[in-house]
Amino acid sequence: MPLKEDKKIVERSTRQQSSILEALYGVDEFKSAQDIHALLSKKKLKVGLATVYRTLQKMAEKEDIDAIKSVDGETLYRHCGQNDGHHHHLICSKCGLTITVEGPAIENWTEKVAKENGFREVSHKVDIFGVCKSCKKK
Amino acid sequence: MPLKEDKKIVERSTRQQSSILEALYGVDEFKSAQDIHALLSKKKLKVGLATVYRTLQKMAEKEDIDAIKSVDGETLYRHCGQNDGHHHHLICSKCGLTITVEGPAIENWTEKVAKENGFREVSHKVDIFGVCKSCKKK
DNA sequence: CTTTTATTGATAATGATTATAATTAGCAAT
DNA sequence: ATTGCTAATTATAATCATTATCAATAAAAG
Repeated sequence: MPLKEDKKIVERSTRQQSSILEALYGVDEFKSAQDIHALLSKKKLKVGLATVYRTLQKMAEKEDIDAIKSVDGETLYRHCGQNDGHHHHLICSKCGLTITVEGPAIENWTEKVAKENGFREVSHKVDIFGVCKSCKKK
Repeated sequence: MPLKEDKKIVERSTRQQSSILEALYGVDEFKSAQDIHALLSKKKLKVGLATVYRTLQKMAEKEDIDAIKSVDGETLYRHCGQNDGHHHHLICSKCGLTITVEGPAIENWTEKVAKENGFREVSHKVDIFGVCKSCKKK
């Protein structure tokens, strides 16, 4: 009896999903669903806007990609090179440059604070916004 | 010639602003602009929705109140008992219970990570979501 | 009281996201 | 290759929070 398969993002694979995946993996920045949709349109790849939203959402749920909320409320997605574990981002608010960082210190701290206060099932997301070196020069 | 005054949130004080302030200070949870507006309406205090948005925004800018974004994209506000400095929140995603915590460890870590990567003008916001003790029992 | 102009508020506009409902298309079985 | 089941897609309308508009109102100063 084979081990139970990982739950798949989707039950059926489609060209649309491939296109979206590919588009997202082609850039190293956080992009919104609208961005990806525009990007695909430019390439003459017709994919419905709703499909882009749905696909990105599902992938984020599955943690195959990272999701953050921009200051103006948009949800942005990005493929994470290292899909091996929990990590955080250092994001340049000028140019969007993103550096992935790990922080055992944070993990321990949040864990401790949560426990001290009787919280369970805690989740946290630490994304640091700032201005990167090259943007500062300008 | 007198010293330049601190920039005030507002140039003129109005009953609307007082009402909004009071309403927010009357609860110990994060509330949206819409929530506050509804709350005021219930008390027969007529304040325009736009005014609630504007006022809360300005107060948040001034850091007289805290602002976070809920998972579903709403901006939520809360008065912070301690207005003396930077702090974070432990928020129950079931009941909204909020505990204010400080984290020197976090401050140091973000500072260090940012510096290592040449980032300046960094800002971070660490809000931990989880389920509080009493909600867990249910 | 009168003037000046910050502030308000009703409402339209915006913009991201979600729901709807009809159509299309995986894919397993025939 | 064809069929059937139903996931997936798509165009479009609907939502919902938030912002812009701009005339009306009311602080604060003179």
